[in-house]
Amino acid sequence: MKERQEAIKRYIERKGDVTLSELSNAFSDWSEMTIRRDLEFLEQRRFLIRTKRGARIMPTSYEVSVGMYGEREKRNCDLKQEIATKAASLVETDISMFLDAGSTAMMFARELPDRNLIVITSAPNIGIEIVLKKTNPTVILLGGTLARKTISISGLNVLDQLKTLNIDTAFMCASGYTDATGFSVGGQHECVLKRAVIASARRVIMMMDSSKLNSILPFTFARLSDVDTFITDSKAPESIKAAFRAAGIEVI
Amino acid sequence: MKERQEAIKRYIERKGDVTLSELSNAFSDWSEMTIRRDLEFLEQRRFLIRTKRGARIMPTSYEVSVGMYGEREKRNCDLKQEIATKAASLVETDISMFLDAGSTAMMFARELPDRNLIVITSAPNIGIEIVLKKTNPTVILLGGTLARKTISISGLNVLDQLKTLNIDTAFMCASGYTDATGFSVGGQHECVLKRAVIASARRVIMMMDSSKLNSILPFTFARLSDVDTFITDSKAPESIKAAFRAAGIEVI
DNA sequence: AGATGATTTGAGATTATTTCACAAATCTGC
DNA sequence: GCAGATTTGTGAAATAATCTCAAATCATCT
Repeated sequence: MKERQEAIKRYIERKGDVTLSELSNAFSDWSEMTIRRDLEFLEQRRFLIRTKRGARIMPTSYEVSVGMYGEREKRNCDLKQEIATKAASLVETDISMFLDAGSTAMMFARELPDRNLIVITSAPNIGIEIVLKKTNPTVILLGGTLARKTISISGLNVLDQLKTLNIDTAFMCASGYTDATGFSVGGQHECVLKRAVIASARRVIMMMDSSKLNSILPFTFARLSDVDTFITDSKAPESIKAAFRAAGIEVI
Repeated sequence: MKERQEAIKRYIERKGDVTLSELSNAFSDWSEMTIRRDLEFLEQRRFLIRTKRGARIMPTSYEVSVGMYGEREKRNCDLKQEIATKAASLVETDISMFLDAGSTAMMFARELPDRNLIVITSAPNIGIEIVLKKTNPTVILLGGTLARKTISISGLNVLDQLKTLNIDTAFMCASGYTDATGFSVGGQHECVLKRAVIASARRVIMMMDSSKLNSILPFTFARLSDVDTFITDSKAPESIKAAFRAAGIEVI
């Protein structure tokens, strides 16, 4: 990236939102056309978004919540949405629930009914989303080291924190499932946390879109017997749904 | 808000970012002009931002970080920026620092050098900002209940968590200061946390823009003697700076 | 240093988008 | 069912974004 582009980026980061004429005034050594091209360049790299007559800084958490894993995530957005809507209908008032990290969980958070309940989560972006968009739920964030890739908390004492909290229903996400390996994820820390949550929750609800079925990730955190309810989308093959039902799991 | 506007809002919330033609296709009962007006309406209410040929959902944490307390905050943006830049120059590599919640702290987080250091914070939005924009710092988030107004953590065991963490330098924000009352804030929970941090930090750096000098808030969390370094903007009156210096505080 | 090729830049023309003004349609309260 | 207020749609005017291409700049090699 060029020096000018860095400078424009910094300028916009400070101002928050600028017009093109303001920019071309501030950077009068270059033409409007050049600045326009730089904005396009910076937009492609997700540093900002261009608005009608200028640009605005790319707000941080949006990317995390919706586009974090790139286009693949966006493509399955409809599936996740379907799952999120179904899951939201299972939320009871006045309970304490755990909400996992992940983009499905974020969509679920958006669909969460605005009622009295306690949401415990390891994903600060999801906690913020809830606290800003809803007025009634209480959000409890676990503390610890914030992982860059997953925007979720892990650390030596998350397990201790969980011990002091009672979880009624746990809404969990998985990145992979096969009959042989069970539900798996890519990170070891996540795996440990998920296991602890599942062990302490009265009811475990697993949310997973059909694109993740039949894939294996390094760390298994749950078996079929750990799960009470399974929520997936309409594209999931009937065979898997039937197998889950046969294992005594409610499939929605 | 009308039903159509709610529907448009929901549609955009799900899609993330849409074009006007896409919207006018989805809401074909109304003309493009009407939808355009609805977008304008929704933009004013901060639900979305309009882009070149459409609109995009208003990303959650952006509001918190920049416009949270409304226009008043934006007006002092330059002052806070000045403070943030000064504060960033004081950051040492390979130390453990505490970073307070608040909009000045958020701007500081943006200016934070991308080096090896440990940032402990009670503000999840600030933690996310750092983790997404920088590659080197390690972020440790305190756990507990997430407060709606301040987007900061409080709770019974934050003090216990602090006991397990060693803080070298604490970068603190205050909402008010007078000679008689010391540094004060509006919330009781914040106050308790700030006190604990100040008690355990080797060096306390107070950041405060001049607009907050000579105002009093309910809870005092620090006196002059607790502070090692005071960072303010160029509009701060010399008399106060001189008084601070007389008290043995480094004023920047 | 000078030639060569690649990249970057700026001005104007072109195209697309947004705004504006006003008339038609719809809604509201009586 | 009527009068006033609000909302909506249409097309013209204004505004902004994109495209094209030639000039300028930069980098590389001899």
